[in-house]
Amino acid sequence: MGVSHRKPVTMKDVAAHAGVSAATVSRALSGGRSMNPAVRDRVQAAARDLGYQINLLGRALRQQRLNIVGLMVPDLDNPFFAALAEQLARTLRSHGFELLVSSAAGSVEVEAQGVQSFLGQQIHSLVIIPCDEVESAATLRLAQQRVTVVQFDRRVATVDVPFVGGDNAAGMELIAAHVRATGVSESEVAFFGADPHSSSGRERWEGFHRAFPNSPQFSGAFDIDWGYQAVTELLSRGTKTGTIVAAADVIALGAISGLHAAGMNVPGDFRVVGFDGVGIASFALPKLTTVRQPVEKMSDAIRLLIGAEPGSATPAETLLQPEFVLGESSPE
Amino acid sequence: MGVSHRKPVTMKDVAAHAGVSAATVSRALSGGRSMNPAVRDRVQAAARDLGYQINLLGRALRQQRLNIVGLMVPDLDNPFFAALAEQLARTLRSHGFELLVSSAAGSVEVEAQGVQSFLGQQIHSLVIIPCDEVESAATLRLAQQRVTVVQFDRRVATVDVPFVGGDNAAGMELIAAHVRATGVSESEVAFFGADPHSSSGRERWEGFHRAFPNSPQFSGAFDIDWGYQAVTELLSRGTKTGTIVAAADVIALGAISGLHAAGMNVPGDFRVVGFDGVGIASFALPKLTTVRQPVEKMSDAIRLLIGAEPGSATPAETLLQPEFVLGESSPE
DNA sequence: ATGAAAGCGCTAACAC
DNA sequence: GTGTTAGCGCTTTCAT
Repeated sequence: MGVSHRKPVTMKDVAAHAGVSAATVSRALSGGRSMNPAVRDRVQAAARDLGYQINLLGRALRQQRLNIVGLMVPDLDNPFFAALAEQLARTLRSHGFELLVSSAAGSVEVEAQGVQSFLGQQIHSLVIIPCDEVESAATLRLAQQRVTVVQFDRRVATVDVPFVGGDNAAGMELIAAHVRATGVSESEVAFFGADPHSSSGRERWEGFHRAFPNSPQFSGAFDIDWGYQAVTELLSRGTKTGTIVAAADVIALGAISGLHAAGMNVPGDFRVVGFDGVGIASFALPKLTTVRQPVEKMSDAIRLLIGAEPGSATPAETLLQPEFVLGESSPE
Repeated sequence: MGVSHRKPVTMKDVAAHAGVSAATVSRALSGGRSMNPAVRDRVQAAARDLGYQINLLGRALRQQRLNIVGLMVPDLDNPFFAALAEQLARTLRSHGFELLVSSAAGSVEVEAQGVQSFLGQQIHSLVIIPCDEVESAATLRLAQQRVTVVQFDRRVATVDVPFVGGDNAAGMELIAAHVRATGVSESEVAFFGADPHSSSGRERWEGFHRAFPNSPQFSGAFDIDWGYQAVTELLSRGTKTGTIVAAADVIALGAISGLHAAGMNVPGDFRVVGFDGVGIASFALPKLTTVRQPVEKMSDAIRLLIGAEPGSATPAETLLQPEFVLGESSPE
């Protein structure tokens, strides 16, 4: 093991090998300018012979931009964010962009550092799912001075950066309508909320609260452990039956797991409703009743913002409608 | 909307503002060289005043490398890969590296393109979960000519690139021992295999085959849909009961979902065993019996390889032992 | 301890 | 249609 690395082949090497100038190599390999086909072929052959690979740094330094879009996510362990990343990567790739993903590990400091690094690399634009609707503001402002920025799924309201995401209020209304249709009373519903410092966490909380102002509400994080733990809190109040509305599918999954561990049956004893409907979480058993975020439409909307001319008019907000999905965790 | 972007502040600007040369700015901001503290403070103040952010491309072009590690994964939707990415990002961050993730979307072509792009960006090193144990070879060879490369979780055997991953054979032995201990006969066990063109898919298949050479085996992909579909195939053979060993947790999850849809009970009618034990899939209900891959140890091993001097002796293979986890999908 | 100057690899303006 | 030249932002000799 321990192979030493070959000195990179540069354009100058290819130029010498093909008997032309570096500029001609550049044109032959990437330029769209007209040129002698014979020369072009000779250059391409030389590049192949020598195993030439372009140094994108050189190009980017000269052109003042790299054809790469950066995506900053709070946490890749959350399957909703992972699904967003995968979908966005595919959408952007089909439009000539490459996506690189960085995780903030749930920390605004790491988020800030990652964005700084993206900016330092002269990325074309930045898509960010902000960690915190207050503390991420500085990072967003900084980024916006340098590149096109799009907030995705979560937003910082105090900053003038376009947003693409699902309509959390509408999603909660769909859920509330379903819960009401099942005939449960307000006192029998509980909300397992997520991070209230994120806009999605807060908006879903508010949406629930608007529909069921007197129901118990618990606040935690966007992860499975919190759902499990929240069940413990709920059961310790002596609750033996009811409906649980979770702020995310992962929380719902944890809740179902916790209920199961406590000997409860879903949907027999408790009905559980999730939020997101994307990625592996919604496939758990019993299959989740949830609202599905339109991930493809979200990615398309982002692509439009990214592709737009800087300075051109773009919507400040693209709110997409979720779709109700009836599963088995909350049958009618 | 549509803010136009400020012209970036360069070192020259900072130098002029502080009344020093660009070289001094460089030393004051990043250099470890000794210098007049008063001058250093003045430069740092100037940088702050002007909102200077370093252009990493300029630095990298000069230094011939960027302090970034690239991770190429086959697919971020697979929660095992997402968990690996998240863990590796954390491990590397605590050792001064930054991790950027790119998804191959399951395609060797996209994989090749993504690796090319990483190399073009002069990344410090590349960690790759190869898509295909044959067709990814060229990409690996190419990458190894330029940077330190580590194969992760999956490997291409025909290439001399160090590998870090779980011991799939040992994992399958743990599973086989468990299945045997539950007293099921060979004819009652079925294997839901994954992509046979990946080393992990093949090795788990072989491990199962060694233990149960006469059991039925189905081959598909590393995703939930395949697990669901495989159940259909199994049931169409008239099977009414038995044990299903899946090559991955996501497949097991799909299988459980399919069994459920077909009116079957787990573990009553069918017992299901998974593989990976990491990320959200293993939390599904009924809680999966699986073998857990030691993701943290894997990340540490990778960090050691990446941090090693190029040319120094490093292990060609780091095989880590999975741990049996008894869940509820296959009780004794 | 600091400055001047060269140069990393590439492309775009300009000249021929 | 192709070569020459300049320069993107940074670091690193080499002088001073």
